[in-house]
Amino acid sequence: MKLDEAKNKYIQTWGSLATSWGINKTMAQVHALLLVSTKPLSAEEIMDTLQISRGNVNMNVRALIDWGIVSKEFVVGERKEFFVADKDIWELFKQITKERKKREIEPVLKVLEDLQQVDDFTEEGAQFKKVLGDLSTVTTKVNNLLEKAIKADEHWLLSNFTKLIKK
Amino acid sequence: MKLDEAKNKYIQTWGSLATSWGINKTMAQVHALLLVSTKPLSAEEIMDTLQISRGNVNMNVRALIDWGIVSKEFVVGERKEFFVADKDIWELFKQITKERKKREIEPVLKVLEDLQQVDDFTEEGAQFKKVLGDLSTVTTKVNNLLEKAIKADEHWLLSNFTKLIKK
DNA sequence: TTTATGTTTCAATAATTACTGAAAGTTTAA
DNA sequence: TTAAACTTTCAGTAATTATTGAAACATAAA
Repeated sequence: MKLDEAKNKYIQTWGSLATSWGINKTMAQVHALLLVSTKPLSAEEIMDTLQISRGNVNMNVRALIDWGIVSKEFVVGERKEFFVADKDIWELFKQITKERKKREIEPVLKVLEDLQQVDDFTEEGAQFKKVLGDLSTVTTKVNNLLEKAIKADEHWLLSNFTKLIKK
Repeated sequence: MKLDEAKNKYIQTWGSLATSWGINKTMAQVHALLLVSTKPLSAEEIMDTLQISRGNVNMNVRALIDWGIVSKEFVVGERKEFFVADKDIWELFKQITKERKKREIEPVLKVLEDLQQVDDFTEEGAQFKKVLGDLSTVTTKVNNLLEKAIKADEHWLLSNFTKLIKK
């Protein structure tokens, strides 16, 4: 397989996988493109490579910057903005985890907490509260675990976890 | 807050959160409804409660059964099928993890493996392979960790992990 | 059998989500 | 200032995804 072919396949596949993760396809493709690029790319180059509009590039690049996995870069003698993806995959993992935790876990905890307010003391009410409590317990644990992962250094996942897994 | 109001709020919220997880809104609502129900529900009862069509109920209930978090139940003297959600939240967590691992992690590993085949020995090729390798490493670790979580008993998450987190 | 009571499928349609492209906005240089 | 180079916004449109509802299918009772 040729390098360009492989890069292309990588970008396309990433995009289609992303949709099954609730992530915008184009956003994933832009990130993939920047990740395998050897140099910073301008909006124009992204437009041309992925065959998408200027507005689309702008919106998705901004989202990637919000996620903290892409940054702007200035090239001497150029007025345009250029973009680069952080090449440190561990950092990428941490940032994505952080974002998904914020979007997927934290709102759940907030809702579960609110719902505990129900003032019903029948058997049915007790059962409902039991379900809420159980959901809270597991969700909190997962949340703490992810928090730890985000704060941890690379060594933690690659070594401590491995030990735990092999135990 | 009244019990019915709380149950309703829970079902609605779950549905809207689900969409940000790439999960079908109705599927999440049906599951939420079954989870807080004190008795098995028929397709008809689900239709009425959530105001959705028969076809929609059928498709989403089937998806939930595929995910292994809902099961059919027969009620004596009734020809209809009834459905119940597994009330064990730890089991729910494991099943969802299993499903998401299959949908989100395993396809990534497969693609990364294929792409390693690229036969390019320039500096640029080396950089590409480095990125692929790094992605594989982190993804494999996460995959192993989830695999362990799925196989583990409740004690593992609630106790071992807590220790690790507090360390 | 036939009928009644269910369940499943799927083409048509609705709802949601993403994308385009042109206009408005911003910044730098002349 | 004004113009040129570039970025951002957003209403309109396209693409995708979810839902309906009616017909086909399945099963049990009469």
